[in-house]
This record gives sequence, C-alpha cells and structure tokens, in this order.
Amino acid sequence: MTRLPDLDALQLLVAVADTGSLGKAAARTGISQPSASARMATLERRLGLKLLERTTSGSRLTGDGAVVTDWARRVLEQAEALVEGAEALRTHADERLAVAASLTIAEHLVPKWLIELRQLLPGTRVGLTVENSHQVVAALRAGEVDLGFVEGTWVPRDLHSAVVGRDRLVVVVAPGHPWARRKEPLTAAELAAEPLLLREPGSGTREVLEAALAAHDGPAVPLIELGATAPLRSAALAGSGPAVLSVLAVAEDIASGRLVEVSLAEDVALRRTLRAVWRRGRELNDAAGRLVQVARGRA
Amino acid sequence: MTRLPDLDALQLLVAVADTGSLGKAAARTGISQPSASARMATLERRLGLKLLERTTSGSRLTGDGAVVTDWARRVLEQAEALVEGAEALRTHADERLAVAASLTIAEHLVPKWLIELRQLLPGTRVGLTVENSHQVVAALRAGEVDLGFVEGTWVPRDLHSAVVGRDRLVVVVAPGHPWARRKEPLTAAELAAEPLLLREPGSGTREVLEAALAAHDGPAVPLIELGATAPLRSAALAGSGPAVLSVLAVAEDIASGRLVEVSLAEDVALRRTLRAVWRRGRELNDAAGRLVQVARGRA
DNA sequence: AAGACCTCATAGGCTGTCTCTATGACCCCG
DNA sequence: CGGGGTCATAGAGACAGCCTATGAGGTCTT
Repeated sequence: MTRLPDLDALQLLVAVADTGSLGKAAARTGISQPSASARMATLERRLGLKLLERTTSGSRLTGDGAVVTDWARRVLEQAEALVEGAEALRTHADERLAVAASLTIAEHLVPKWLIELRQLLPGTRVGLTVENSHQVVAALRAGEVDLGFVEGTWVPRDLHSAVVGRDRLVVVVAPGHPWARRKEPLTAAELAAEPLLLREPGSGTREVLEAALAAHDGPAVPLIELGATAPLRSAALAGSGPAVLSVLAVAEDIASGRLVEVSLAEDVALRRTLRAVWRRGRELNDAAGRLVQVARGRA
Repeated sequence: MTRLPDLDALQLLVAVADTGSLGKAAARTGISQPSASARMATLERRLGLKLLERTTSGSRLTGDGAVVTDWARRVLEQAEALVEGAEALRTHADERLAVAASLTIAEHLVPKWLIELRQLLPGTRVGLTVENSHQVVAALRAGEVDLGFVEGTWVPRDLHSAVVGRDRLVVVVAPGHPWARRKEPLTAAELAAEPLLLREPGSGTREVLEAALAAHDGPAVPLIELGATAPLRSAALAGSGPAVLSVLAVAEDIASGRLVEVSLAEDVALRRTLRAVWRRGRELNDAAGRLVQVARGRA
C-alpha cells in the first residue's frame, strides 16, 4: 500500500519553505523546534528524498524540496477545503449564516469561498446544506437558510438574486477518441445524433442539455446514464464515449490532458448561470453580503 | 490552527464508500475491523459530522458523508500524486526508466502520468529529474536519462520527439479588476502597453511572452517580477494586477472563479508545445513507450 | 578577536494514540 | 431457529510523537 505522508508534516514543510528556518516554522505550526527537526527528518526518510539544506543560518529547500513543496501546497489546499466545507456542514442552520447550495456548487466552489470568507471575517460560522435547486428555494422561503446558491436559468420571482458566475457544460472525450482530434466545432445536430454518457433524466445537467438539443430531436439514446458526476467522469476517462458534464468537474482533467474538450459550434448553448439567492425584504447581513461578494469575486 | 484530518482516515472513508462495509474497507486498507470502526468514529467526531449510517447489513454514507467523500477523493488524488512524484524523484537514474522534465511539466503533469502508468505497468520504477529544457536535452545526450519532457517551440535536430500536448499562457486578473468584465479580446498592443506581473527574464514563460509581444515593443516594464509560479499566482489572487502564467498553474482558479482569464485577440500567440524527447538510435523501451502514450493520452 | 545570537541536532523521559485480539450484540436469510 | 454477515466494546501492548534541556556549529557585531 502507498504509505501516505502526514499532512502536518507537509504543512510544516510549507512553513519551512515560507520562513526559511526550521525554528520559525515550528513556532508557526505550534510545535517545538526539535519536534520540527525530527518531523522533517522522518518525512525525508519516508519519501527517500533530501528536501532541506540545513545550514547554521537557516534551512533552504533543495531542488527536490521545492518541487515536493509545490505538490504539498496542492494537497493542503484540498485538505483545507475539506475542513472548511465540513465545518460549514456541521454548523448548519443554528449559526450566524445558514447557506444552502446545489450539489455542483457545494462540491466545487463553496469550500474555496469559505476559505476566503474566513480570512475576511474570521469569526463567522457558516452552515451549509446541500440540496437541489428546488429544495434550496424552499429552504429560503421557509426561512431555514439565509442565502442560497443555485444553478440554472430559472429565476424565482419572490426572491432577490445576483449572478455570481457561470457554469459551462462541456463535451469531453478520452484522448484516443476520434473527436479529440477534430478541428471544426461540433454542431448541435451532430451532438444530438451521438449516443452520449449522461446524467440521469431530471438532473440539472441533463435538463440543460435537453433544452439545448430540443430543436434537433433532443439527445440520442444515451450510452450510459449515471446518477452522479464522479462515475460519469470515470467512464469518460476510461474511453467509454463522449460525456457531457460541468466544466467544474473536469477542469483539471482538461488542463492536464487526461480528457479533451470538444469545441462546440455557437448553436449549442450549454451555459448556465450560477446565482446567489435570498429573500426579498430580509436584507443581507454583513456575513451574507461578504460571501456573495467573495463568490462574485469581491467586485 | 486548523486541525487537519488524517489521510489514512480519508482513505478509509473512501474505501467504505466503495465497499459499503466497514469490515471490507478495513481489509482493503490493511487494518482490523475494530480499528476501522474506531478510526471512522474519531473522524466523525473531529469533523463533527455523521458520515456513516451503520446498519447490521453494512454501512452507507449519509448525505454529508457523500459530500465529504467527494472532497476526500480530491485530497487523496493530490496526495497520491505527491507520493508518485516523490518516488520518481527518488529512484532517479539507477532504475528501469529515467525521465527528465522541465519544471512546469514536472510540477503539473508528471505525477498524474505516473499514477496512470503504474496502473498499466505496476512494477515499473521511474526516476525523475527536474531541470530546465536545455539541461533536459543535455541529460539525454549524455545518456543520463531515457526520456525527456520539454516545453517550447524549439526542436533539437539530433533527437526524436513527439508532441504530447500544448500549454497556453493565459492573462489572468482578480475578479475585481476592470479587465475581468471586458467583452472584447485583448489585443497584442494593449497587452504590450500594460504593466504586468511576470516571471523573471530568461524564464520560459517570459521568453514566450517577449516573443509574442516583440512586434509591439515587448511587454511594458513589469509591475513585479517573481522567480516562481506560486508567488505570481498569489499576487494575481491578491489583485495586484494582470499576471501571465501557464494555464496549468491556474486552471482550477479559473474554473472556480477566483481568477478570471482575459480573452486574447488572435494576434497574441501564447501557446507552446509540450514534447516528449528521446535519443535517436536508442529505441524506446516498453515502459518509456507506454509513458509517452499515457502523456499523449494513450492514442 | 571575542562575545552574543542565531541556526539545527541529540538525549532522555513521558504521554498519548493507535493497534491488535477476543468477545458480544444485532439483524437478515435460509 | 441456527449460520453468516454486520458493527461495537474491552483491555492490553507497542510505537510514535512531543517536550525540555543541552550541545555544537556558524555568523554578525562590537
């Protein structure tokens, strides 16, 4: 089994990289200097790499150390997003700011927003509920949550809303697929005729796709229908066929080349708007307003 | 300080999600069933969430559990990439397949390729050296490595090469920046006139930018010059100004909306090719060939 | 040139956590 | 109404990590 590293050790490594000294890094992470020394030694032993150049005037990263530190930052970023998200889930509705978000937004965006919000308002407790768009609206109307995030074109009349971003559905294929080498954008008619890997009927992404292809006799009978994003992505990676899903779920796969995005002609409209939603009449309190600002990119 | 979770516990959580049983998950991760039970209990306590619905016929995820598991998968993916990368750095040249890669590729792509390669050829040991493009070529010529990965337009005459992908330099700004709301693509002249956040002269990204803007009197005097990608990204996130860096470094920031990519007019050519390179004469062995295939997306 | 100050490493002792095996309680199914 | 599956509890043991105290080495300043 892969012997996984210790997150505390990675955090310490990053601290050393930032401060240039084992002692300062130890202070920053709240442990003693000898412990930090030992911890780094075991990390180095476990990875089998020399990460630090220890001199009497501090510790600098070796070449390998710099590369590993870069990877470590990414691991920690994801871990912190998990912790923030979990905290938001935990403190639910009984705290200062109760938020409900649809699944895509909750999974991919909310944790990062919360990390940023925490820097702006360190004391704020945020509770997060994960629901579908209709449930989010219901929770808002019932006063169970202060703020909601939904995707879709649909605008409820009795609620305020603000656009915080856009989601794009993309058609992705494994690199071996013929579409991976296409130069010309895919037309709506072509996409409508092709059997695809899709989310189940009734899901948000499926509805967007159906609306976009309705004029061309909707999507063809799917190759596979799956109830969640993760297995859909796996199927696409395995080369089962073209999949349609949110760019948020596959951005990194596209960037790294594990999946190829098939460009679409302009007659295929697979965008949907991400909105913050709240109750009319009830003004946004400070925390909610800030969160919307963060989500919009602190305008 | 944020109490970080234990990676082993996250791995166990994912195993429970996959197998549907604490006992099976325990077996899969190589610990006893009671340990698994206790471990999950402490994870739940630490996060303050009920993750599992324990029944006498197995354990299923709760709603919160499903969301946390999704986040956990992302954490683990990054952690495994770190371990794979570290192993490759460690086993260097004294093993079956020695690889040299330039920094951008090594940081962002190689670990994922190695994870995939390991699934295809479990026994293969890969050694990784991180160098700049010129050093990679030198190492190939000297026979120190079997395979290299470089970025750039430049093609050495005495080496074989295969295109494995493309890198794109992007102009990114924090969401509050005026350019974030632009509709029209940015022209080369406009970009050349604007003070930017840049890598230092001589770096690969800087050279590409200079070549692209040479016709318009090069880039303007930079706002800041930084020697690595990570601080450049941080500066951009902080809103210091428009930054120019590889899309690989900021793909997720763009997807999540923390940074906004400014679209560029067609007269700004900021692409560079990623190539696998090897020695003429010396045929690629099985492992090297597979790795190239993986990098190209198993064509 | 020498003391002050910084760096990191080592030693010894302790606490705490995680582990295992063994067992029990519960439920489903035949 | 047993058998086979689930998970929880209990008690003992091992190991890893932490801390304080100290030492050794280098740098900077006076």
